[in-house]
Amino acid sequence: MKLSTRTRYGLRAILELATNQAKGPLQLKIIARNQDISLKYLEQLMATLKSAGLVRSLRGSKGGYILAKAANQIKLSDVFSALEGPSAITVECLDDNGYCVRTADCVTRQVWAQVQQAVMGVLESLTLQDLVDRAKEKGNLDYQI
Amino acid sequence: MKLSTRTRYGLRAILELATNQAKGPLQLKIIARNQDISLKYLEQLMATLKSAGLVRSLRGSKGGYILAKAANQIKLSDVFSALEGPSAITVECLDDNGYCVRTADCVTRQVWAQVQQAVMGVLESLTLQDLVDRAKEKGNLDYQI
DNA sequence: TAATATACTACTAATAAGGTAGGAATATAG
DNA sequence: CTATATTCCTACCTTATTAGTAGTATATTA
Repeated sequence: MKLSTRTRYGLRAILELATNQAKGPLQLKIIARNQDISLKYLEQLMATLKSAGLVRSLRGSKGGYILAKAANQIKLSDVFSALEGPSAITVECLDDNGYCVRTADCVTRQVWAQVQQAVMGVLESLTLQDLVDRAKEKGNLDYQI
Repeated sequence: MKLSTRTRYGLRAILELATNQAKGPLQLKIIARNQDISLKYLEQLMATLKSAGLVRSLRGSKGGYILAKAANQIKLSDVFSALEGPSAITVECLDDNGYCVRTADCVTRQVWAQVQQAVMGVLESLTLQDLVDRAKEKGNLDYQI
């Protein structure tokens, strides 16, 4: 169960937006440099976050990205789902009841459902604002190097 | 975060051993048929479980596999770790402190650590015996079709 | 019009997942 | 002692996914 770079990079990127919200649109160029992510790759990740309605973009000179909602309205589960897919843990039989004849009684399926719930529980309990606050506590105001 | 077939098949296979513990060694041929898993692939999964000390094997005619310990002594986290790797969620910076300069203050890393804990919490709280019991409750005595 | 951003789409390289295949070693039955 | 059944070992292979790269189009500002 490897966490993809998509999700890891994407979370770091949107967290930068949350951190620098006051400063107006933030350019991907900046994020890419701060976070050591390829600009071109980052563009794709942000496109995903945009179509999930989590960020908005402004084109052209002085453009960039901003959060589409307040940081305390964006749950980590939203970010995660957008980037990683709808269910935290991909097990075919969880998403498709017809996938397997044993579905109804299958105890292993139940286990994966429990695990899934546990993961989503954590991610639903945290917002971007929580992370910004945590970072501030650490004196890590900009979250940048 | 896709759960590999290794882990899914592996858990189903060792659960069959737990369910049929009383009947002596169970042959992979049987498990493969019941669980619809390729015999050759299953051989590999069982080899992994064997080297993790979770099952024992008996060669030759009338041979097969048995659990290496009582079903209530085998936690799902043991099975999972053996098959999926040591940490529930693979994020390089969790396993390698030197991986990233931001490690100490990184709030996203903290999130992944929390998620990891949540997953392991579930898997550590369950044993094979628990699953056997659950299956019995459902009247699904053999866990087979 | 020049410069600066995002938007869109296609391609590519590397890695991992999910097996297959063949034969060697070992145990049991007769 | 031989036939059969089973695990053991190792190598290979195919497909899908990940993680990017690249190029060009479009929009905005100054």
